[in-house]
Amino acid sequence: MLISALNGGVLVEGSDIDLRKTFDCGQCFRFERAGEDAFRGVAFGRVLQIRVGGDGSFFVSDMSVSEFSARYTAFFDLESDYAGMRKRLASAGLLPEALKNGDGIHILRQDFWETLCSFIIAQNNNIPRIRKIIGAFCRLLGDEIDDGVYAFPTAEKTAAAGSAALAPVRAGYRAAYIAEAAEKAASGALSEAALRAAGLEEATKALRALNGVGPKTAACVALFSLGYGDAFPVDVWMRRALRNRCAEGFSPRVFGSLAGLAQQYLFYNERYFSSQRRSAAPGSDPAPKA
DNA sequence: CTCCAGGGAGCTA
DNA sequence: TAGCTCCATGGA
Repeated sequence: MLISALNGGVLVEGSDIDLRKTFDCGQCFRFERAGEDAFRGVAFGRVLQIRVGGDGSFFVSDMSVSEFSARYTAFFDLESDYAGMRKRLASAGLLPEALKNGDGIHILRQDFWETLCSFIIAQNNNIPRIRKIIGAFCRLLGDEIDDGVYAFPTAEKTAAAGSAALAPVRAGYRAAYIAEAAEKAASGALSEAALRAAGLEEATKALRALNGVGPKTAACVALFSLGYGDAFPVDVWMRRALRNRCAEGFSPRVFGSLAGLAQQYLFYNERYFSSQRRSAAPGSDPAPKA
């Protein structure tokens, strides 16, 4: 993989990441298509305008190589050996069709507070509406970092606003959960560094101490932001996949530290390639019609 | 109208 | 531990 400066932006060549799948496998909610082979989104307080080229290359506008290397190499998880991980998952017996269909998915390393807040919002909700609520939340309390583009609100500002102020976001009963999580994150009672150091089991326990955070949300935060590759979020799609396509007595433990990646493959396969799926995703959905 | 959505809290037995 | 019901909201 090669990262170089080009026309005021950053050109990444020789990566195995498939951005379309990566942005659309349910792990992040703030990236969208911006025309053919282009995406726009916000991560770590920064607008990312991306054009996808051939041969695993993509171009990020208006960014220096040093900024990209400092933050976004990790965000896109560009340095992990996905080919090797896929081999290990295949040997461990992961459903071949899920492995095949999910080729190119990377697990993003997202901001801790944003991930926690986003997956609190996600509970008992569907993906289009999760995106809508998060968008409204960002417009309400986030800094405008470009014309009509808003950063994810900080925990401090969210805590200061309080749950009643979140009403226009239409998050329903989740508003109180958001406000409480914001207070704990802002006050330092909930420390990202401590959670990273604690190990998955203890981190999960600490996250679940928050009102509105159960096993699934805690697993998502652990996997998508804290770097616990062995976390395995189980949601309705995963139950469906486990019921329909996995052997009796299946346990994600067989995938060890790659359980989270296995989960993403199974999720993506079940949601977009299952003939038993209930409905296709909405029109903006960049996923293939299989 | 009912059912569902990348669930979780609170209660019961 | 397992199995309920309810929780705001909006789309199908």
